[in-house]
Amino acid sequence: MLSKDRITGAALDLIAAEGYEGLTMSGLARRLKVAPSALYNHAGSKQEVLGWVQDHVMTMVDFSAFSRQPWDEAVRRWAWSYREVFARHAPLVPVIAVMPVTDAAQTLRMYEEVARGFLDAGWPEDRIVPAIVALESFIYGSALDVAAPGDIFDSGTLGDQFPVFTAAVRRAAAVPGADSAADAAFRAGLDGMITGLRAQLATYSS
Amino acid sequence: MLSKDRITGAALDLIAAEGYEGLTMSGLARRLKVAPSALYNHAGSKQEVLGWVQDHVMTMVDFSAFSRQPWDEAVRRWAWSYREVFARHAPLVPVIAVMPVTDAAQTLRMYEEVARGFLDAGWPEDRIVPAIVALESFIYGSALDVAAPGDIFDSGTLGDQFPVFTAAVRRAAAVPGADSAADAAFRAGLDGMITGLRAQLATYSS
DNA sequence: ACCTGAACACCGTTCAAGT
DNA sequence: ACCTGAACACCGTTCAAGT
Repeated sequence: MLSKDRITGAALDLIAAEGYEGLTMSGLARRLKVAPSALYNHAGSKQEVLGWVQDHVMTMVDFSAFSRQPWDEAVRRWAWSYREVFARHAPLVPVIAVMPVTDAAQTLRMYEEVARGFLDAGWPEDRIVPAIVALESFIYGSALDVAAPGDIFDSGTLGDQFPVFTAAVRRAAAVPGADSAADAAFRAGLDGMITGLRAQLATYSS
Repeated sequence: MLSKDRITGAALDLIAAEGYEGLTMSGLARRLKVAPSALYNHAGSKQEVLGWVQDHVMTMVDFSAFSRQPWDEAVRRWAWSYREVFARHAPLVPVIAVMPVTDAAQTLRMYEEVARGFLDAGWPEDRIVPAIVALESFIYGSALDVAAPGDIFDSGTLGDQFPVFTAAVRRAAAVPGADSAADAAFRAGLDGMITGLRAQLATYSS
């Protein structure tokens, strides 16, 4: 017998084995040894299956620091873990943005813990969700960026016309012992955003 | 005769008329009054056509403030414009992240001007690209967020199990005269990031 | 209630044949 | 060099028929 859990499990196996290009309704059915049409007795659409996958992938994000560490350090650890997980599941990013959280129990578990961390750190209740959404937007954008080829900023033959940018690209690549380009950008942006949010928090508590 | 420019123009018309779901190779061919296969004499793939569209869409982003305004104010205006444009072209976001900038002349024009703005503000050459990429990651993630339904954080029947988050969602929605949820998050995150980047800049110039 | 098998209405892309 | 027309190898989804 088919079920939400079996379908989700097979989808995750399939993604691990063949990537998201391999995740088709036929491929899923083959792995479950049923006809493709059988899936539609349990899922309304492929989009719904993707929702189940997304909720499971959320369980891989480590948000445990919120119960043990100061707010800013917890945000930092959570954000790095979050980005790493969704860099490996980049095709889910456009899906998440539109997918309502209703009945996505694992996703809600994470939000609950993160919101509690913000509240305990002194954030005003009405500023918590905007701050979380802002961090997530940065994390999702950065997860997509991880998939970018290393030479994405290569100006090619047009380089001469854009000297300042071309030089900046060269210099960024030449920093000795540096992170990858994506890691350097994520570090810079996350440090920036945490600093900025800390400044906002300070204005609220005064 | 078909050409890159005619195909790009027809693609933009088609997107304006029917959205990105309507942008198919057949639909494009119909609009150009040619057979679908004719397109492949000028574009190697649909992905390449999307690259042309993306480079054109970049011209709609207003980066003019970098030549007239202080760095932080210019970043703010650029980021709002950038997000607004790509909120209307959200399906391009996952495409951009992977698309090399080589031969995307309009995109390079923007980067050149933005990089110059950073350089003039005193940014060290090797920190400019990470800062721009971090801002773009936030902007792209936020552009996807604009498409989210307003009740995306509705916990449904599970609300009781997640009291802190549920309360925070309610409070965020209830702020009188507030921005939309997406705007509030973008404002919070952008203010935060600019504050944070300004702090980084201060450490460099000392 | 759940599954099969066949079908439908699409996709993007290829390629021989024409001009 | 550029275009047509037919075909290919897929998609996700529907639905009558079986159990």
